Amino acid sequence: MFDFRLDATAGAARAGTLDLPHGTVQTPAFMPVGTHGTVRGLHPQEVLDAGAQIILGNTYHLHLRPGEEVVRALGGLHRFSSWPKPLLTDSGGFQVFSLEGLRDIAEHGVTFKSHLDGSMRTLTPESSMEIQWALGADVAMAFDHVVPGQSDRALAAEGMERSLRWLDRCRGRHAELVARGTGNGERGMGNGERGTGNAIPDSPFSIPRIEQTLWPIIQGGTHTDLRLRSLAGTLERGPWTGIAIGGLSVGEPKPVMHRVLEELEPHLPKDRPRYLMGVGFPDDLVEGIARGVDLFDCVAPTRNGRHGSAWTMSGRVNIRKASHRLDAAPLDPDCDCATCARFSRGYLRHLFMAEEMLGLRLVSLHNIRFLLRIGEQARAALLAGTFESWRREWTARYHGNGED
RNA sequence: GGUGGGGUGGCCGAGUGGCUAAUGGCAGCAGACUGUAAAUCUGCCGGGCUCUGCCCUACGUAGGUUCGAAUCCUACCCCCACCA
Repeated sequence: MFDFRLDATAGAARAGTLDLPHGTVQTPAFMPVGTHGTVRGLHPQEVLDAGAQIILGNTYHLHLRPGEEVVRALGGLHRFSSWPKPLLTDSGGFQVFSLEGLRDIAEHGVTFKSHLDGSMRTLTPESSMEIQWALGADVAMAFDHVVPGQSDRALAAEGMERSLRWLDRCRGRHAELVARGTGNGERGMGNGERGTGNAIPDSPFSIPRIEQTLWPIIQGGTHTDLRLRSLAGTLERGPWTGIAIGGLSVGEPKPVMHRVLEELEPHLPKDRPRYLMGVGFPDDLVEGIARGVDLFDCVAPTRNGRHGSAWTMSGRVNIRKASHRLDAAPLDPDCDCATCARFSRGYLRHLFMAEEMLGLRLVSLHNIRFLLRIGEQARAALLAGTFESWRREWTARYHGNGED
């Protein structure tokens, strides 16, 4: 379990296969974000049909609502949300960054003022592990301290060092949870099995056996030495079944992100999946894959989709524009998604103007498929030994059509 | 025919003497969004120019009062409601 093997490489780029309790992930792969246990707007079947192999959930959000005890009582996040494939939960570390102004960071942990009801909530490395354990994802993420991309050396060092200290605590608590196993000591329902559908919330049989691994997160901002120190410190604390790179795409220019990836890549274990957190846009995926990244996640496809912005190989399309009023063409004639298969731009525009929720769903679905397809195409090219030419052609087309 | 209400920028709709090229909303245009406090947010939105300002045109039409009018007065045109 949690094995990773390389299937092909081309320079730094890799195609791999990752075994997780709920299934196999063929990389490179994009992981749609499902913060509240749902990829916003989309039915799990639609996400599956779009080709997703693994999706995310969020510790902070699910802790606030409905509470991890509810998720656990209803069979864990997989069964709760009816997602049969692998799941990864983010630790709440990103909220340390994004909820600036609503949180207070201390060595012990982070105190958040709940954005829901104003109540004070504390997240620590230990509680993040416990929540993620209760949620039951295949992969739990370390609770880290993310700082803005333009942070100076001192702040970046502080976040990086703290993330390492917290990593020790995460690892310690996670190991205890793994050793203890399922809380009730009973045999749970096997992972991936479907429940009877009517298990009562407090039934021991509704509580699944959990098989979960923990991935650490490299920090250090844009500072080369800090990044390398973070990586070295992380590897000392290993072994790990996967390694994440965090704190990128948080305000720094893209070339800087590329540079950091290039500096880290030679030092990353070849036989472990690398996950670039929170990234990204279509070109970020291609650039990341070329620099040795295996896994990505990003809210952009669904958020931008809800905002009416669609990625296409001929540039970005804002579906609300009046110029699409009578447009019978699909969002992207080259796309094989369920939206492009049957809906015109004119209809999609109509849905947005009428504020019909289907519009948000359809464009989100298109964007999700657009990113998943990049992973599939890159993998196919890697296996075929044509990665560099594929990358060149993709980039020329994408950037040649107005995307920068 | 009578009485009352009303005609404001592409549309709806505030504004009843100077601070009004005129609040808002919609539509339109442009932009943002990267481990989701986001089906959200920002800017522009009469025309022209030698563009941190200036000049035109503008609140149904035509006159008038006033230093000054979308705002007050007169006439006319049109719309709505009710009564005949």
